[in-house]
Amino acid sequence: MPERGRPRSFDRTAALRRAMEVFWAKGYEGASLSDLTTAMGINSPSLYAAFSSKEALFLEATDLYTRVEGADIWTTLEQAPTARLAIEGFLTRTAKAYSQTDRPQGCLIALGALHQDSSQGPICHDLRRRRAENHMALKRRLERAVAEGELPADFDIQTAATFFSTVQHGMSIQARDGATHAALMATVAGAMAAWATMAGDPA
Amino acid sequence: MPERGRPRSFDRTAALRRAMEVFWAKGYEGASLSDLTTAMGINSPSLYAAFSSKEALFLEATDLYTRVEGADIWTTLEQAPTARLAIEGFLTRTAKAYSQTDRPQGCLIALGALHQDSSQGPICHDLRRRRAENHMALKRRLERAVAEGELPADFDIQTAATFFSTVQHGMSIQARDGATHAALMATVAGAMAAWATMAGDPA
DNA sequence: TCCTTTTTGTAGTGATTGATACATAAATAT
DNA sequence: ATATTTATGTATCAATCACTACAAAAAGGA
Repeated sequence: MPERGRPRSFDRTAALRRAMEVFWAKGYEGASLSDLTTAMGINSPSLYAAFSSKEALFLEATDLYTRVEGADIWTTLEQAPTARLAIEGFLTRTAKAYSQTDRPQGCLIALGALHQDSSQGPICHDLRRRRAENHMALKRRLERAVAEGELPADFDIQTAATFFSTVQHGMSIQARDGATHAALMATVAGAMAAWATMAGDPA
Repeated sequence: MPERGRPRSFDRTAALRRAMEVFWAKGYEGASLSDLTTAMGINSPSLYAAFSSKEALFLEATDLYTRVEGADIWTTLEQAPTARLAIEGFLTRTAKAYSQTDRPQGCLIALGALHQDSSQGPICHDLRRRRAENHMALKRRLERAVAEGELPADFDIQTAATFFSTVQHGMSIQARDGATHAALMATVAGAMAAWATMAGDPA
Protein backbone atom coordinates (compact mmCIF):
# COMPACT_ATOMS: atom_id res chain seq x y z
CA MET A 1 0.00 0.00 0.00
CA PRO A 2 1.56 3.25 -1.10
CA GLU A 3 -0.29 5.17 1.60
CA ARG A 4 2.85 6.83 2.80
CA GLY A 5 3.65 10.51 2.50
CA ARG A 6 1.42 13.49 1.92
CA PRO A 7 -1.72 12.46 0.03
CA ARG A 8 -2.41 13.86 -3.44
CA SER A 9 -4.80 16.79 -3.21
CA PHE A 10 -6.45 16.35 -6.62
CA ASP A 11 -8.29 13.59 -8.46
CA ARG A 12 -5.77 12.08 -10.86
CA THR A 13 -8.40 10.73 -13.25
CA ALA A 14 -10.36 13.98 -13.31
CA ALA A 15 -7.16 15.90 -14.02
CA LEU A 16 -6.29 13.45 -16.80
CA ARG A 17 -9.69 14.00 -18.34
CA ARG A 18 -9.11 17.76 -18.36
CA ALA A 19 -5.73 17.23 -19.98
CA MET A 20 -7.37 15.03 -22.60
CA GLU A 21 -9.78 17.84 -23.48
CA VAL A 22 -6.94 20.31 -23.87
CA PHE A 23 -4.99 17.97 -26.17
CA TRP A 24 -8.20 17.22 -28.05
CA ALA A 25 -8.89 20.90 -28.68
CA LYS A 26 -5.34 22.10 -29.31
CA GLY A 27 -3.35 19.08 -30.44
CA TYR A 28 -0.11 17.89 -28.88
CA GLU A 29 2.07 20.77 -30.05
CA GLY A 30 -0.58 23.39 -29.45
CA ALA A 31 -1.22 22.40 -25.85
CA SER A 32 1.27 24.21 -23.62
CA LEU A 33 2.16 23.17 -20.10
CA SER A 34 0.49 26.38 -19.01
CA ASP A 35 -2.73 25.40 -20.82
CA LEU A 36 -2.61 21.98 -19.22
CA THR A 37 -1.91 22.99 -15.64
CA THR A 38 -4.58 25.70 -15.80
CA ALA A 39 -7.21 23.27 -17.07
CA MET A 40 -6.15 20.58 -14.63
CA GLY A 41 -6.15 22.99 -11.71
CA ILE A 42 -2.67 22.03 -10.52
CA ASN A 43 0.89 23.37 -10.66
CA SER A 44 3.51 21.92 -12.94
CA PRO A 45 5.44 20.01 -10.23
CA SER A 46 2.23 18.14 -9.42
CA LEU A 47 1.73 17.37 -13.09
CA TYR A 48 5.24 15.99 -13.43
CA ALA A 49 4.99 14.02 -10.20
CA ALA A 50 1.75 12.38 -11.35
CA PHE A 51 2.34 11.99 -15.09
CA SER A 52 6.13 12.17 -15.63
CA SER A 53 6.14 14.38 -18.74
CA LYS A 54 3.96 16.08 -21.34
CA GLU A 55 4.59 13.15 -23.65
CA ALA A 56 3.54 10.53 -21.09
CA LEU A 57 0.51 12.63 -20.18
CA PHE A 58 -0.54 12.70 -23.83
CA LEU A 59 -0.17 8.95 -24.15
CA GLU A 60 -2.34 8.43 -21.08
CA ALA A 61 -4.84 10.94 -22.44
CA THR A 62 -5.17 9.10 -25.76
CA ASP A 63 -5.67 5.87 -23.89
CA LEU A 64 -8.45 7.43 -21.84
CA TYR A 65 -9.95 8.87 -25.01
CA THR A 66 -9.96 5.48 -26.71
CA ARG A 67 -11.61 3.84 -23.74
CA VAL A 68 -14.20 6.52 -22.99
CA GLU A 69 -15.02 8.38 -26.20
CA GLY A 70 -14.27 5.63 -28.67
CA ALA A 71 -15.91 2.70 -26.92
CA ASP A 72 -19.46 3.35 -28.10
CA ILE A 73 -18.47 3.58 -31.76
CA TRP A 74 -16.40 0.43 -31.78
CA THR A 75 -18.74 -1.75 -29.76
CA THR A 76 -21.46 -0.81 -32.24
CA LEU A 77 -19.21 -2.02 -35.03
CA GLU A 78 -18.73 -5.40 -33.41
CA GLN A 79 -22.17 -5.99 -31.97
CA ALA A 80 -24.40 -4.99 -34.88
CA PRO A 81 -26.12 -8.06 -36.34
CA THR A 82 -25.09 -7.44 -39.93
CA ALA A 83 -22.02 -5.88 -41.54
CA ARG A 84 -24.18 -3.27 -43.20
CA LEU A 85 -25.72 -2.21 -39.90
CA ALA A 86 -22.28 -2.37 -38.31
CA ILE A 87 -20.81 0.08 -40.83
CA GLU A 88 -23.86 2.28 -40.79
CA GLY A 89 -23.91 2.35 -36.99
CA PHE A 90 -20.18 2.99 -36.87
CA LEU A 91 -20.52 6.01 -39.16
CA THR A 92 -23.75 7.29 -37.63
CA ARG A 93 -22.29 7.26 -34.14
CA THR A 94 -19.17 8.92 -35.47
CA ALA A 95 -21.32 11.70 -36.94
CA LYS A 96 -23.06 12.19 -33.63
CA ALA A 97 -19.89 12.12 -31.54
CA TYR A 98 -17.96 14.48 -33.82
CA SER A 99 -20.67 17.14 -33.86
CA GLN A 100 -21.28 17.38 -30.10
CA THR A 101 -20.97 21.02 -29.14
CA ASP A 102 -20.04 20.44 -25.50
CA ARG A 103 -16.59 19.12 -26.42
CA PRO A 104 -13.98 19.59 -29.14
CA GLN A 105 -15.13 18.59 -32.62
CA GLY A 106 -13.58 15.69 -34.47
CA CYS A 107 -11.33 12.96 -33.17
CA LEU A 108 -8.28 13.27 -30.91
CA ILE A 109 -6.70 10.19 -32.47
CA ALA A 110 -7.11 11.55 -35.99
CA LEU A 111 -6.14 15.17 -35.33
CA GLY A 112 -3.85 15.10 -32.30
CA ALA A 113 -0.47 15.11 -34.04
CA LEU A 114 -0.30 15.08 -37.82
CA HIS A 115 2.91 16.95 -38.48
CA GLN A 116 6.54 16.07 -38.82
CA ASP A 117 7.91 17.40 -35.54
CA SER A 118 5.46 15.55 -33.38
CA SER A 119 5.57 12.63 -35.80
CA GLN A 120 9.08 11.57 -35.09
CA GLY A 121 8.55 10.99 -31.40
CA PRO A 122 6.37 8.39 -29.74
CA ILE A 123 3.33 10.67 -29.96
CA CYS A 124 2.61 10.26 -33.64
CA HIS A 125 3.67 6.64 -33.54
CA ASP A 126 1.06 6.01 -30.87
CA LEU A 127 -1.68 7.77 -32.80
CA ARG A 128 -0.78 5.92 -35.99
CA ARG A 129 -0.91 2.63 -34.14
CA ARG A 130 -4.38 3.48 -32.84
CA ARG A 131 -5.56 4.49 -36.32
CA ALA A 132 -4.17 1.24 -37.70
CA GLU A 133 -6.02 -0.64 -34.97
CA ASN A 134 -9.26 0.99 -36.04
CA HIS A 135 -8.60 -0.04 -39.62
CA MET A 136 -8.01 -3.60 -38.44
CA ALA A 137 -11.26 -3.60 -36.47
CA LEU A 138 -13.14 -2.66 -39.64
CA LYS A 139 -11.38 -5.41 -41.55
CA ARG A 140 -12.17 -8.00 -38.90
CA ARG A 141 -15.85 -7.10 -38.96
CA LEU A 142 -16.00 -7.45 -42.72
CA GLU A 143 -14.05 -10.71 -42.66
CA ARG A 144 -16.57 -12.06 -40.20
CA ALA A 145 -19.40 -11.07 -42.53
CA VAL A 146 -17.72 -12.93 -45.40
CA ALA A 147 -17.14 -15.97 -43.20
CA GLU A 148 -20.78 -15.92 -42.15
CA GLY A 149 -21.92 -15.76 -45.76
CA GLU A 150 -23.47 -12.32 -45.42
CA LEU A 151 -21.03 -10.92 -47.96
CA PRO A 152 -19.80 -12.68 -51.12
CA ALA A 153 -16.42 -14.38 -50.97
CA ASP A 154 -14.97 -11.96 -53.49
CA PHE A 155 -15.96 -8.90 -51.46
CA ASP A 156 -12.95 -6.57 -51.40
CA ILE A 157 -12.41 -6.27 -47.67
CA GLN A 158 -9.19 -4.29 -47.84
CA THR A 159 -10.66 -1.67 -50.16
CA ALA A 160 -13.82 -1.32 -48.11
CA ALA A 161 -12.00 -1.05 -44.78
CA THR A 162 -9.61 1.56 -46.15
CA PHE A 163 -12.50 3.50 -47.65
CA PHE A 164 -14.67 3.64 -44.54
CA SER A 165 -11.72 4.39 -42.32
CA THR A 166 -10.71 7.26 -44.60
CA VAL A 167 -14.25 8.62 -44.62
CA GLN A 168 -14.17 8.69 -40.84
CA HIS A 169 -10.88 10.61 -40.88
CA GLY A 170 -12.35 13.09 -43.31
CA MET A 171 -15.29 13.61 -40.99
CA SER A 172 -12.87 14.84 -38.31
CA ILE A 173 -11.71 17.69 -40.53
CA GLN A 174 -15.29 18.34 -41.63
CA ALA A 175 -16.29 18.56 -37.96
CA ARG A 176 -13.40 20.91 -37.21
CA ASP A 177 -14.79 23.16 -39.91
CA GLY A 178 -17.98 23.43 -37.88
CA ALA A 179 -20.09 20.92 -39.80
CA THR A 180 -23.47 20.24 -38.22
CA HIS A 181 -24.71 16.77 -37.41
CA ALA A 182 -26.82 16.93 -40.57
CA ALA A 183 -23.80 17.74 -42.71
CA LEU A 184 -21.87 14.83 -41.24
CA MET A 185 -24.86 12.58 -41.91
CA ALA A 186 -24.69 13.61 -45.56
CA THR A 187 -21.22 12.12 -45.65
CA VAL A 188 -22.55 8.98 -43.97
CA ALA A 189 -25.25 8.76 -46.62
CA GLY A 190 -22.59 9.03 -49.33
CA ALA A 191 -20.50 6.31 -47.74
CA MET A 192 -23.50 4.00 -47.42
CA ALA A 193 -24.29 4.60 -51.09
CA ALA A 194 -20.90 3.02 -51.71
CA TRP A 195 -21.89 0.06 -49.60
CA ALA A 196 -24.83 -0.64 -51.83
CA THR A 197 -22.54 -0.99 -54.84
CA MET A 198 -19.79 -2.89 -53.01
CA ALA A 199 -22.11 -5.47 -51.51
CA GLY A 200 -24.30 -5.76 -54.58
CA ASP A 201 -27.39 -4.58 -52.66
CA PRO A 202 -30.28 -3.02 -54.51
CA ALA A 203 -30.51 -0.37 -51.76
CA MET B 1 9.73 51.53 -60.57
CA PRO B 2 10.90 50.52 -57.13
CA GLU B 3 14.45 50.00 -58.37
CA ARG B 4 15.88 52.15 -55.62
CA GLY B 5 18.12 50.95 -52.82
CA ARG B 6 20.18 47.82 -52.44
CA PRO B 7 18.68 44.99 -54.49
CA ARG B 8 17.38 41.88 -52.80
CA SER B 9 20.01 39.14 -52.87
CA PHE B 10 17.59 36.19 -53.02
CA ASP B 11 14.74 35.04 -55.26
CA ARG B 12 11.57 35.98 -53.43
CA THR B 13 9.42 33.38 -55.19
CA ALA B 14 11.95 30.60 -54.66
CA ALA B 15 12.17 31.48 -50.98
CA LEU B 16 8.37 31.49 -50.75
CA ARG B 17 8.26 28.04 -52.27
CA ARG B 18 10.70 26.78 -49.65
CA ALA B 19 8.57 28.32 -46.92
CA MET B 20 5.51 26.62 -48.41
CA GLU B 21 7.24 23.25 -48.16
CA VAL B 22 8.12 23.84 -44.52
CA PHE B 23 4.55 24.82 -43.63
CA TRP B 24 3.28 21.88 -45.65
CA ALA B 25 5.46 19.41 -43.74
CA LYS B 26 5.18 20.90 -40.26
CA GLY B 27 1.97 22.91 -40.17
CA TYR B 28 1.69 26.55 -39.16
CA GLU B 29 2.43 26.07 -35.47
CA GLY B 30 5.11 23.46 -36.04
CA ALA B 31 7.10 25.60 -38.46
CA SER B 32 9.47 27.79 -36.47
CA LEU B 33 11.13 30.94 -37.76
CA SER B 34 14.38 29.05 -37.49
CA ASP B 35 13.00 26.24 -39.68
CA LEU B 36 11.79 28.78 -42.20
CA THR B 37 14.91 30.94 -42.46
CA THR B 38 17.12 27.85 -42.72
CA ALA B 39 15.03 26.39 -45.55
CA MET B 40 14.75 29.75 -47.30
CA GLY B 41 18.47 30.41 -46.98
CA ILE B 42 18.00 33.89 -45.50
CA ASN B 43 18.18 35.63 -42.11
CA SER B 44 15.11 36.65 -40.21
CA PRO B 45 15.37 40.41 -40.97
CA SER B 46 15.27 39.57 -44.68
CA LEU B 47 12.24 37.37 -44.12
CA TYR B 48 10.40 40.14 -42.27
CA ALA B 49 11.40 42.77 -44.84
CA ALA B 50 10.07 40.64 -47.68
CA PHE B 51 7.03 38.98 -46.07
CA SER B 52 6.09 41.13 -43.04
CA SER B 53 5.38 38.31 -40.56
CA LYS B 54 5.10 34.56 -40.14
CA GLU B 55 1.35 34.92 -40.55
CA ALA B 56 1.57 36.87 -43.79
CA LEU B 57 4.19 34.44 -45.08
CA PHE B 58 1.84 31.55 -44.40
CA LEU B 59 -1.01 33.27 -46.23
CA GLU B 60 1.21 33.84 -49.25
CA ALA B 61 2.40 30.24 -49.05
CA THR B 62 -1.15 28.86 -49.10
CA ASP B 63 -1.92 31.05 -52.08
CA LEU B 64 1.09 29.70 -53.93
CA TYR B 65 0.08 26.17 -52.95
CA THR B 66 -3.42 26.65 -54.29
CA ARG B 67 -2.13 28.02 -57.58
CA VAL B 68 0.70 25.54 -58.14
CA GLU B 69 -0.16 22.28 -56.40
CA GLY B 70 -3.95 22.51 -56.56
CA ALA B 71 -4.40 23.72 -60.11
CA ASP B 72 -4.14 20.34 -61.79
CA ILE B 73 -6.77 18.74 -59.56
CA TRP B 74 -9.28 21.53 -59.94
CA THR B 75 -8.93 22.08 -63.66
CA THR B 76 -9.57 18.38 -64.10
CA LEU B 77 -12.78 18.79 -62.16
CA GLU B 78 -13.99 21.56 -64.42
CA GLN B 79 -12.75 20.35 -67.76
CA ALA B 80 -13.76 16.69 -67.68
CA PRO B 81 -16.57 16.02 -70.14
CA THR B 82 -18.91 14.31 -67.67
CA ALA B 83 -19.54 14.77 -63.96
CA ARG B 84 -18.58 11.19 -63.33
CA LEU B 85 -15.23 11.61 -65.06
CA ALA B 86 -14.82 14.93 -63.31
CA ILE B 87 -15.22 13.38 -59.86
CA GLU B 88 -13.15 10.35 -60.77
CA GLY B 89 -10.38 12.52 -62.20
CA PHE B 90 -10.52 14.84 -59.22
CA LEU B 91 -10.05 11.93 -56.81
CA THR B 92 -7.52 10.08 -58.96
CA ARG B 93 -5.30 13.14 -59.24
CA THR B 94 -5.68 13.73 -55.54
CA ALA B 95 -4.48 10.18 -54.88
CA LYS B 96 -1.47 10.74 -57.10
CA ALA B 97 -0.59 14.14 -55.66
CA TYR B 98 -0.96 13.08 -52.02
CA SER B 99 1.30 10.05 -52.39
CA GLN B 100 4.26 11.74 -54.10
CA THR B 101 7.37 10.91 -52.11
CA ASP B 102 9.40 13.94 -53.16
CA ARG B 103 7.23 16.31 -51.15
CA PRO B 104 5.13 16.27 -47.96
CA GLN B 105 2.18 13.87 -48.06
CA GLY B 106 -1.38 15.11 -47.96
CA CYS B 107 -2.70 18.63 -48.45
CA LEU B 108 -1.44 21.87 -46.93
CA ILE B 109 -4.92 23.38 -47.02
CA ALA B 110 -6.43 20.43 -45.18
CA LEU B 111 -3.67 19.88 -42.61
CA GLY B 112 -1.98 23.24 -42.18
CA ALA B 113 -3.82 24.50 -39.09
CA LEU B 114 -6.56 22.39 -37.56
CA HIS B 115 -6.33 23.37 -33.92
CA GLN B 116 -7.80 26.01 -31.71
CA ASP B 117 -4.79 28.26 -31.20
CA SER B 118 -4.06 28.69 -34.85
CA SER B 119 -7.78 28.61 -35.57
CA GLN B 120 -8.66 31.86 -33.95
CA GLY B 121 -6.34 33.97 -36.07
CA PRO B 122 -6.53 34.62 -39.78
CA ILE B 123 -4.60 31.44 -40.55
CA CYS B 124 -7.38 28.96 -39.88
CA HIS B 125 -9.95 31.33 -41.30
CA ASP B 126 -8.00 31.43 -44.55
CA LEU B 127 -7.69 27.65 -44.73
CA ARG B 128 -11.37 27.18 -43.98
CA ARG B 129 -12.27 29.63 -46.69
CA ARG B 130 -10.15 27.68 -49.15
CA ARG B 131 -11.72 24.38 -48.09
CA ALA B 132 -15.16 25.94 -48.48
CA GLU B 133 -14.16 27.15 -51.95
CA ASN B 134 -13.25 23.60 -52.90
CA HIS B 135 -16.61 22.39 -51.69
CA MET B 136 -18.28 25.07 -53.81
CA ALA B 137 -16.30 24.02 -56.86
CA LEU B 138 -17.59 20.47 -56.45
CA LYS B 139 -21.14 21.74 -56.09
CA ARG B 140 -20.85 23.92 -59.19
CA ARG B 141 -19.61 21.00 -61.27
CA LEU B 142 -22.52 18.83 -60.14
CA GLU B 143 -25.03 21.64 -60.70
CA ARG B 144 -23.74 21.97 -64.23
CA ALA B 145 -24.24 18.25 -64.78
CA VAL B 146 -27.83 18.52 -63.60
CA ALA B 147 -28.42 21.55 -65.81
CA GLU B 148 -26.99 19.68 -68.78
CA GLY B 149 -29.26 16.71 -68.12
CA GLU B 150 -26.40 14.35 -67.31
CA LEU B 151 -27.71 13.89 -63.80
CA PRO B 152 -31.38 13.63 -62.74
CA ALA B 153 -33.04 16.76 -61.40
CA ASP B 154 -33.45 15.18 -57.97
CA PHE B 155 -29.75 14.37 -57.66
CA ASP B 156 -28.66 15.41 -54.16
CA ILE B 157 -25.89 17.83 -55.01
CA GLN B 158 -25.25 19.03 -51.49
CA THR B 159 -24.86 15.52 -50.11
CA ALA B 160 -22.60 14.43 -52.95
CA ALA B 161 -20.37 17.50 -52.75
CA THR B 162 -20.01 17.17 -48.99
CA PHE B 163 -19.26 13.48 -49.34
CA PHE B 164 -16.55 13.78 -52.00
CA SER B 165 -14.99 16.74 -50.27
CA THR B 166 -14.85 14.81 -47.00
CA VAL B 167 -13.30 11.81 -48.74
CA GLN B 168 -10.57 14.06 -50.07
CA HIS B 169 -9.89 15.41 -46.59
CA GLY B 170 -9.67 11.89 -45.24
CA MET B 171 -7.14 11.04 -47.92
CA SER B 172 -4.84 13.71 -46.49
CA ILE B 173 -4.70 11.93 -43.14
CA GLN B 174 -4.39 8.59 -44.89
CA ALA B 175 -1.45 9.96 -46.87
CA ARG B 176 0.18 11.32 -43.69
CA ASP B 177 0.02 7.79 -42.34
CA GLY B 178 2.21 6.71 -45.23
CA ALA B 179 -0.48 5.26 -47.48
CA THR B 180 0.78 4.19 -50.90
CA HIS B 181 -0.77 5.37 -54.14
CA ALA B 182 -2.54 2.02 -54.37
CA ALA B 183 -4.05 2.44 -50.90
CA LEU B 184 -5.31 5.90 -51.79
CA MET B 185 -6.80 4.48 -54.99
CA ALA B 186 -8.73 1.99 -52.88
CA THR B 187 -10.42 4.95 -51.25
CA VAL B 188 -11.11 6.42 -54.68
CA ALA B 189 -12.67 3.13 -55.74
CA GLY B 190 -14.90 3.21 -52.66
CA ALA B 191 -15.98 6.76 -53.37
CA MET B 192 -16.78 5.94 -56.98
CA ALA B 193 -18.85 2.99 -55.81
CA ALA B 194 -20.97 5.60 -54.06
CA TRP B 195 -21.29 7.50 -57.33
CA ALA B 196 -22.84 4.49 -59.00
CA THR B 197 -25.63 4.44 -56.42
CA MET B 198 -26.09 8.20 -56.29
CA ALA B 199 -26.37 8.65 -60.02
CA GLY B 200 -28.33 5.46 -60.57
CA ASP B 201 -25.61 4.03 -62.82
CA PRO B 202 -25.31 0.28 -63.26
CA ALA B 203 -21.52 0.62 -62.89
C1' DT C 1 7.33 12.49 19.57
C1' DC C 2 10.48 12.04 16.01
C1' DC C 3 11.73 10.03 11.30
C1' DT C 4 10.63 8.97 6.74
C1' DT C 5 7.99 9.58 2.64
C1' DT C 6 5.47 12.00 -0.72
C1' DT C 7 3.02 16.30 -2.38
C1' DT C 8 2.63 21.09 -2.53
C1' DG C 9 3.57 26.04 -3.98
C1' DT C 10 7.14 29.31 -5.14
C1' DA C 11 10.39 30.51 -7.97
C1' DG C 12 13.19 29.59 -10.89
C1' DT C 13 16.31 26.80 -14.98
C1' DG C 14 18.32 27.11 -19.93
C1' DA C 15 16.42 26.86 -24.48
C1' DT C 16 13.56 28.48 -28.02
C1' DT C 17 9.73 31.27 -29.68
C1' DG C 18 8.42 35.30 -33.07
C1' DA C 19 10.16 39.60 -34.03
C1' DT C 20 13.80 43.95 -34.10
C1' DA C 21 17.68 47.70 -33.43
C1' DC C 22 21.37 49.04 -35.55
C1' DA C 23 25.34 49.69 -38.29
C1' DT C 24 27.07 48.43 -42.76
C1' DA C 25 26.61 47.41 -47.70
C1' DA C 26 24.91 48.21 -52.28
C1' DA C 27 22.06 50.10 -55.40
C1' DT C 28 19.78 54.71 -57.83
C1' DA C 29 19.05 59.84 -58.07
C1' DT C 30 20.82 64.34 -58.31
C1' DA D 1 30.74 62.98 -55.50
C1' DT D 2 27.02 63.19 -52.33
C1' DA D 3 22.50 62.04 -50.75
C1' DT D 4 18.84 58.83 -50.51
C1' DT D 5 16.91 54.39 -50.31
C1' DT D 6 16.65 49.65 -49.45
C1' DA D 7 18.75 45.09 -47.97
C1' DT D 8 21.89 42.48 -45.19
C1' DG D 9 24.25 40.31 -41.10
C1' DT D 10 25.08 40.51 -36.19
C1' DA D 11 23.31 40.52 -32.06
C1' DT D 12 19.88 40.87 -29.73
C1' DC D 13 14.69 41.66 -27.49
C1' DA D 14 10.86 40.16 -24.15
C1' DA D 15 7.88 36.22 -23.87
C1' DT D 16 7.07 31.63 -23.64
C1' DC D 17 8.53 26.82 -23.98
C1' DA D 18 9.03 22.21 -21.21
C1' DC D 19 10.85 21.25 -16.99
C1' DT D 20 12.89 21.33 -11.87
C1' DA D 21 15.38 22.76 -7.29
C1' DC D 22 14.01 23.54 -2.99
C1' DA D 23 11.80 24.11 1.30
C1' DA D 24 7.45 23.82 3.73
C1' DA D 25 3.38 20.86 4.48
C1' DA D 26 0.95 16.63 5.44
C1' DA D 27 0.50 12.00 5.85
C1' DG D 28 2.12 7.03 8.12
C1' DG D 29 5.59 4.20 10.85
C1' DA D 30 8.61 3.81 14.78
